[in-house]
Amino acid sequence: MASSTVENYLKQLYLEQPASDGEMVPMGRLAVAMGVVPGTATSMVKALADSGLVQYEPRGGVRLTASGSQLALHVLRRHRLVELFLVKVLGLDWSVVHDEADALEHAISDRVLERMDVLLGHPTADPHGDPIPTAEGHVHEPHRMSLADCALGVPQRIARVLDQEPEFLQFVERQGLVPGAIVTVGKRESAAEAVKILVRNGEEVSLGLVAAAKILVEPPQGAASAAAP
Amino acid sequence: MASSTVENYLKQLYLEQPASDGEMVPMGRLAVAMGVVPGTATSMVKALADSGLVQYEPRGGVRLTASGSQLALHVLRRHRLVELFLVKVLGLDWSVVHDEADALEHAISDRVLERMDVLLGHPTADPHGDPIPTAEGHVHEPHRMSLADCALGVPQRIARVLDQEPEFLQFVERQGLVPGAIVTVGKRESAAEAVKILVRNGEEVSLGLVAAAKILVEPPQGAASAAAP
DNA sequence: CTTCGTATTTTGATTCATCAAAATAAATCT
DNA sequence: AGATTTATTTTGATGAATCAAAATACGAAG
Repeated sequence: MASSTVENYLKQLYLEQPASDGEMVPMGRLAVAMGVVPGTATSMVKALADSGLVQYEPRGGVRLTASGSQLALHVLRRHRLVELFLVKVLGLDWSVVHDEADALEHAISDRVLERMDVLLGHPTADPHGDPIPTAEGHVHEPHRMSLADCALGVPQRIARVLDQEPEFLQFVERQGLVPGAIVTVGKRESAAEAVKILVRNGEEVSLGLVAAAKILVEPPQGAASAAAP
Repeated sequence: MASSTVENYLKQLYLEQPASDGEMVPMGRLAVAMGVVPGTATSMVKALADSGLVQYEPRGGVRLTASGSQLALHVLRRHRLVELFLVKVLGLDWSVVHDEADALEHAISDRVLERMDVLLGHPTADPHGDPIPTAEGHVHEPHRMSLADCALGVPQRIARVLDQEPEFLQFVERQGLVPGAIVTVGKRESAAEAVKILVRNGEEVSLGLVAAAKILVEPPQGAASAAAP
């Protein structure tokens, strides 16, 4: 059995790994992501490499192996299914479920997870629009534009929010920019680094480019995605 | 924050402690209950004593302090609420929820627990009939007879099953001896160490005295107790 | 009261995950 | 190239939880 620590390292590596291209994650980035000093990451990664879960090249970085990815995806599946469960069944706010799921994802058995999956109707995305890997470890991450680079004047459906900070999520919710909402980007002021968003209810929201880039959109004709919080 | 290990020691001590009289639990019993060698129990208990969670008398044994009991009861509350949740909401079999809850009880936040409690309607007993402590740490453990010592020929309602072994629980379920069921003890053969039970549906079940002692009953006029599995 | 046996405690090691700080390699900048 | 900065790895230590095995205390039995 992989310890919680091992599961967390693998999950984090998966999230840091730019797409599934063969790029290596530098040690420094992993250490920061895990909140440990660099030396800790090095020794941990060596252990992971001995277990065949990652490939490690000294001073080159680290990359998940096939079995490492597999395990990471199972952890991610647990995490995201739990998030959705907490929102849909227990009625928690979507801004807090990330932290709750971080604790629960290591304690949930396959048996329990399976029941949650059935109860939720085999969902494909969590409350933030992040895709839920299948039990077999497959994920589909569609290529998406964000509010920072999508077409202007065309209605867009919000598909995913790439930030788990409760403060950001609460702000996003207050502005009605939750997954499923239809919005239009009115104008981009590159000088001001700001984007003007027209929300369906007539409101107008201004977003910095950094924030706008965290909100991914899709054409509204596509099937509805995540559960609105 | 108390580690999972600490929580487990406290929970186990609470369960070993004969009622709430001031008796001390001998180290050996604790070690067996925790599945560790005696020396481990000793050093752990010393640490617990330093944190003020138990009172430890070398060669005398160990006893929970007020704050230790409080913490133990919170763990027990999590454990039992989770058990009921798994049965009622996720539809798991009552014979497996004990082990699932052992893992989950350390990962569930007060926030999540509170939602479960509300969703379940502030239940007072888990699927085995074990009482659920309140959030304030109070439990009521009524004084009950068992099938091994209750009156003969009088209908009894099964209130609680004192064994978490899946095998035993599955047997109990097959025989219809689940909490809530009404049964009558027909005869006790002290020589054969056996008890003859008449189940409501006309069936007749024979139980060894040891098994019978694990099934607690109450007078049927009392309010219905646990949720039947 | 001495001896025996069992329960308990001590002692010394081990594993996991971590940090602090020193050592080293690689990259960057004159 | 030579010097300096930055990233990474090593090394040595620490705390939590554990085990194996030796040492010790206690109660019971002769």
